[in-house]
Amino acid sequence: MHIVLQIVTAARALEKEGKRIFSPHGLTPVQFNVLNLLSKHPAGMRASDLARALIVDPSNVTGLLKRMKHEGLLNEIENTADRRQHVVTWSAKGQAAWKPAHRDYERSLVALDSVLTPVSRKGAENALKQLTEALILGK
Amino acid sequence: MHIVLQIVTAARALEKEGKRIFSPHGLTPVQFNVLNLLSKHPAGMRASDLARALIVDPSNVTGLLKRMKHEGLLNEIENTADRRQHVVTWSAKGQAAWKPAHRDYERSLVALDSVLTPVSRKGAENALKQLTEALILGK
DNA sequence: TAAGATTGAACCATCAATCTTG
DNA sequence: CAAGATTGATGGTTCAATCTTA
Repeated sequence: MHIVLQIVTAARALEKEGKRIFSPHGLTPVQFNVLNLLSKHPAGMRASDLARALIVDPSNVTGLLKRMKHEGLLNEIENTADRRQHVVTWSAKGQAAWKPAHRDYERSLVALDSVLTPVSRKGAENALKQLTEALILGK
Repeated sequence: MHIVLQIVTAARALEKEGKRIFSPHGLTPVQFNVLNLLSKHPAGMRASDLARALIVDPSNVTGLLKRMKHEGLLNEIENTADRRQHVVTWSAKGQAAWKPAHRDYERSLVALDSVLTPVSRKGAENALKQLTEALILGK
């Protein structure tokens, strides 16, 4: 199997693993990523900040935040300085969901790491870096 | 960056590259995969065959094939033996779309291969295999 | 009953067009 | 006009429930 297909296959398996880990905590993988980002930005983030960090289209963020606010995972901050900007922070419920999810996530990363030999991991890091840079530069 | 995130990032970049390559041919990446499979199965494939090969839920295939038939990319085969089974083949239009798409796809694989050193590729192959097997066995 | 496929609801993602605010 | 965000259309994905045929 070509390495490109191997990467896509592995990513799909990782995506499923993410769903498996996060769903007991009432989160999707993307929603966990949002909370994870907000855990590092207590003052809040704008929708455009999140779109850039998640590498997704800004139009995507609108619905994502709407659902998460509806679930009570996020709080919206009043922004009197520039009323175009929509700033969100995580709520108490969002923090409560994130904590055990993050614990399981870290645990899973360690477990996955343990199946790799140091040599293969180093090679993979180099190869993935080379490929990703080639794809971005080719754009 | 953790290798798991590197894989997901690389896969997303590859997905975008796939869209870029296939959209001029009027195809999405998944639609190309369907035609690619049908190119190896001239007698046709059942919806459940495709779901298994694409590693996708059967319910997904219904809409996918419906859109492709509507586009004229596929033909439906009458199956008198077992009327539950829905067998499709590629149409002339499907073949015409696949040929240049496949040429561009192969060209892209060669280009991506060329940015990898043999050592890093070998390491990546091993690492991805180790990870994917661990994820599947863990299920 | 079981196999094969479909439907409906929910989520994620993109793009083009639009709206609001600066 | 430009920046930030939203809306609507389209497509991919999953899951649970259902339908049809064997």
